[in-house]
Amino acid sequence: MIQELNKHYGSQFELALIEEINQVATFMEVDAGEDLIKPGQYIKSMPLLLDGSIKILRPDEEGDELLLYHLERGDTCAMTMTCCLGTTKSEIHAVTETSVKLLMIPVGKMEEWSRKYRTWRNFVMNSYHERLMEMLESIDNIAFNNMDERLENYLLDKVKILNSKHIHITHKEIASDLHTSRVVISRLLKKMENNSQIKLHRSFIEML
Amino acid sequence: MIQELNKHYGSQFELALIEEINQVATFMEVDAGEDLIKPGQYIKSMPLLLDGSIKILRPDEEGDELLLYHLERGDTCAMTMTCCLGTTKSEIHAVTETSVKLLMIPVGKMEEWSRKYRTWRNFVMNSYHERLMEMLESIDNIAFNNMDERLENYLLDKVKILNSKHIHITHKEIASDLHTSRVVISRLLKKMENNSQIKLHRSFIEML
DNA sequence: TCACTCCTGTAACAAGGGTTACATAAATAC
DNA sequence: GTATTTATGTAACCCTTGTTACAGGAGTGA
Repeated sequence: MIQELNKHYGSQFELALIEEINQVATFMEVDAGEDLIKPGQYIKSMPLLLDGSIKILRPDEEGDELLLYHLERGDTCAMTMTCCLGTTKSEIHAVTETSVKLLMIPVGKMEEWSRKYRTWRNFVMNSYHERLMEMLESIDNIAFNNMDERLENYLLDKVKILNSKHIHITHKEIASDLHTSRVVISRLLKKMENNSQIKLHRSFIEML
Repeated sequence: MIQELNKHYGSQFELALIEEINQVATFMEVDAGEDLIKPGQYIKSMPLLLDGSIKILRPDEEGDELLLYHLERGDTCAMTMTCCLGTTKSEIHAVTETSVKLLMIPVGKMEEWSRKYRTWRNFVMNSYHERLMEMLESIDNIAFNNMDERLENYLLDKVKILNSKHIHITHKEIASDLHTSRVVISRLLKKMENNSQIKLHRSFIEML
């Protein structure tokens, strides 16, 4: 575990902090497609992502969802951070996009480390900043772009996260992430195929 | 100034911190409708809002904007906080909605106080949390609501901020904040008037 | 093999909202 | 007072997106 820690956080955390994390953190490995946090749930510990990707979704009143952004290695969940400090319910839904490795930090350490370690303070601040920036990007996408552009961005994002041009996903799943209907996605994907941007297969899309 | 400080922050900051703020902060009074932060601008100090209201806008590529949320007394600008620490350009546009009173804190103090004062750390954390929540609300509004609901929420927000049912604003200004066209807003406002929700006048709207 | 479910393609239609155009009235400038 | 600018009202039109419906193909299980 300490190797993983050093690999992903060694450059930003001092040794003493790495040691402390190593002592109190719990290591977890989770398969792709699992719920990490459900909306309305109380949160007891803070995740540090070592490997893999997590998608953060915002539910609406009808139970549908909208993809906000992805967490990747070295990230943490900003929502969780304050939910830990206060005792607020989670406003979001976190699902593993790939299989992930993560460390769970007990809530109590958050404040203690903030006092002791400058690097921890910076890490927390940076996480918040990055998440705010990702929310902004998300807003840009929703507010300023049409569905075809949103779909394109979505697919490019997938390529980056999965590190592959072969995306195994159904039209229905895409529609759910983009908070629209399956028919709309099928329509736009077909248009992209006609433009030779992608090639469609059953349950998977090949980016060209 | 120390009275204002105690009034708005006395309950959450310890005396020593209030004293320090009093020593280094610059007091400012700004009229309504003034730019506080322009997109792309570098930020040198962090604002603490004592009185009034500030609106935070997100620009698109064409120079149009979208209203994200409002800051009110006791708030600070989360975007600014990290822009201060790093040397990032501002991603947003801040405009005074009413006349405001605020304190400007030199960047250097941020980290120092984070080390020394538990209440400051909490304040900074809370600010980030509140801003994230406001961004979420904003996303809900854009992604899940139609323009008529967005308009209604917008007007209700105005009533709260201005503390008055008389809103002095043109349809064009509303359209700009909601990132749509004037005609759309006029159309929806007329519908609201027909539903006896509002009464329309030249350059001002009366909420019923 | 047969039945059933899931995924995709497509047509037809409706609704929301963005655009253009023009008219009128109030405010402002001269 | 007259000209000009600004704010609003409204109609007509189009595009994007959402909805409903149905068909055919691919996979799955009995």
